[in-house]
Amino acid sequence: MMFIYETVFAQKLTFTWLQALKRFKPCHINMSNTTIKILAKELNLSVASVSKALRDSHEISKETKEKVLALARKLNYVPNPYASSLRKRKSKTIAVVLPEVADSFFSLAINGIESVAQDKGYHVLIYLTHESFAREEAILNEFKSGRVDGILISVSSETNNSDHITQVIASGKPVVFFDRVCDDVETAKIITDDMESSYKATSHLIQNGCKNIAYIYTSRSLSINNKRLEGYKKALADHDITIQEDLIVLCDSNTTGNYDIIKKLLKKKNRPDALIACVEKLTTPIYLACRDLKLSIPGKIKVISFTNLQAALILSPALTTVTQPAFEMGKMAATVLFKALEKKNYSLKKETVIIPSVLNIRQSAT
Amino acid sequence: MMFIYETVFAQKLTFTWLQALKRFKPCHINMSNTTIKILAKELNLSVASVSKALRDSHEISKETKEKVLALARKLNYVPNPYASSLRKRKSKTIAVVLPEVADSFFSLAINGIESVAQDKGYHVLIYLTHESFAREEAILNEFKSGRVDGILISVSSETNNSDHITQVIASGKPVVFFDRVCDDVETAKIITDDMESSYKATSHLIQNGCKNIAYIYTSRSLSINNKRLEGYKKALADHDITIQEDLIVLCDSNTTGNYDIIKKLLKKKNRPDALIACVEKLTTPIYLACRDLKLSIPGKIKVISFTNLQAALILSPALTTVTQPAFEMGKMAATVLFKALEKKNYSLKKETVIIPSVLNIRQSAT
DNA sequence: TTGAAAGCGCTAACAG
DNA sequence: CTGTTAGCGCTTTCAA
Repeated sequence: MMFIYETVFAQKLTFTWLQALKRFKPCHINMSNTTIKILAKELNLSVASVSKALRDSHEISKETKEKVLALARKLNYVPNPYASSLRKRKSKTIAVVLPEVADSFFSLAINGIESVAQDKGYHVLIYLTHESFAREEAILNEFKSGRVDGILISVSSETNNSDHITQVIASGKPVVFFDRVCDDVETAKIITDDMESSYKATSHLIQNGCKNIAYIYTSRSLSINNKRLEGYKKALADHDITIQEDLIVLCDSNTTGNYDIIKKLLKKKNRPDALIACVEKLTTPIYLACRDLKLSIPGKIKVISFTNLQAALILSPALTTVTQPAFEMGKMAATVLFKALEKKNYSLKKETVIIPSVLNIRQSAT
Repeated sequence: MMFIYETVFAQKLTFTWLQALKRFKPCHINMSNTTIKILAKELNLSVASVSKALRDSHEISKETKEKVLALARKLNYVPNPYASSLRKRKSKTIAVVLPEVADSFFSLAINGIESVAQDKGYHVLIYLTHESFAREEAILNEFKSGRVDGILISVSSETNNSDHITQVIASGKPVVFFDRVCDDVETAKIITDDMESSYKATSHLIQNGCKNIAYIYTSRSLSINNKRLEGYKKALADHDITIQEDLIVLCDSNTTGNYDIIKKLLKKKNRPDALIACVEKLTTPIYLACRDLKLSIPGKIKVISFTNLQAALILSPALTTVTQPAFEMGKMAATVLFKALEKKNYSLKKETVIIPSVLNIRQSAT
């Protein structure tokens, strides 16, 4: 027959085939899940032996192991993780605490984290603070229980006190910071070279003739912002350019207001001839404000953003970015956490890993 | 003194202040967490009474409740979730299974899901399939245990068999699909109007004079792709345009190859005068290929993408998009799941919610 | 209003 | 090699 390649029919064929399959291989799943006890009774063994057989213990004969495994498969046995967690006092799960996820940095970081967690057979709980300190505290407080074995965190922009974190560490849970760290907490930190990359970005603008470089940021307390600000200031100083405090502008985390703030900045009498956005989400309002004020990029004003957006390549004009090693940072953070989880007495105190960012020079700052 | 406003010094002052604070409010946290037993012993009560007091049971006197709560706070008691899960046979956690997270749709959806989960006091486990069916199967299989109370899933692009999902449902766990569904599974589905929005997008191109409209997609088995394809075909048919099968191009999920595939498409003798990308990640290779082939958008070729990228506004030229209600879909999916979790005997079978997408017409298709 | 006891499902000593 | 026993921390009858 000819029509079997036609999409709709092909689909229909697949479905009937599936249904036929099911008739021969009926669903054995029962609402009440199989437990070790059931397996034990069925095989006339003790629960202990079954438990050991399932974990492939050396003190169980090959034959019983096979019998157990066979029945387990047949009855679709899946161990109850909470019973085992309760007993073993470890949960095989880690928590990832993030300000938000609608940001390419954090998305990529999650990918990195999840990839190593899946490798290690760990589960990943995700918590979003939405940049709220109160939520962060509430979330962290929960971790004093045994819900997770370790925590990966990038703090909220409101966070300027770290008691909630030191408390969790004191309760015996390893904590690894990534990207947004608390400087005063002694634990592993996976960061990028914020100061240096900001210095490079600023210097690049200066070398391309900019004198009035504005720096736009979103949080006074975030250490990464301060380090980037420091790099910016140092670059200006090193090139004998006076720092103009009114060109260092705080935006809010709320996106809608930023357009107006930036527009106002661009209407100043000492109008900046360059902008450095230290956060991804400032990019869109910047481009829009420049367009609406008919300030051509890079002609009238040059722009550099800290962002991991792939679309930077196809913006109008292509955006010069400081790209953070997001995936690698996530991966490294998880790797370091697992080191602490697997090796006893492994100290995270001195672990600080710096993975450099990359300055991608494109049209917007040329 | 004048220097207290200088950043570095201000920071140092903060630190010593914090340290001073700690000296007065020392950390009471002990490595061995407080349990109900400890509280009971300390107060000369039974564990049962303490448990009830903590859950604010009516059968406990006001005074004992207060005593218990006071001590619990003092000793920083946090209940062990796994003990309670084991006993109550519910975990207060849900699973979110996604193909990936580096896509603005899924990022936004997670935000929606997490916001309602946090409201309900639930925890969110995240799992990425990386578009692999085998991983999806392995992940779903785990859910037959009590690890989660319910599942939210957007299937991988490889998924063309749904046994792993029906098995989980058969094991008693509610499952809600969002966006990428399995049509043959009878459970709640939160989707958007893929067919209609694709129809609208295609019609828009036709109305703007396009005759050779190419459709680019990434998976043959995904129902959303098929529905979008259907909308595309229907629009062509309704406008008496012949469907050219060689303008319907399958890309791979791997990003690097797509640039070449698109370039090849754009070099055909019947070169398309418009492209519809049914996946966000195809946008960048399309723009790059057009740029490199000196095909101006929208002059020589018009482009529409299915994407939630905010940066669509500032691309060169601004991108016409079909924007899915990502946040709302995530939120709705979670809401429906919690309905099933909270109400007994609530059937998900008939729950299908369609939230329409929006066609944002911009320069790239004008 | 409080307490004793049983047990969720699994693991880990320790015996046999 | 296999089984017995004793919990992990919490909830929930049922009895006092």
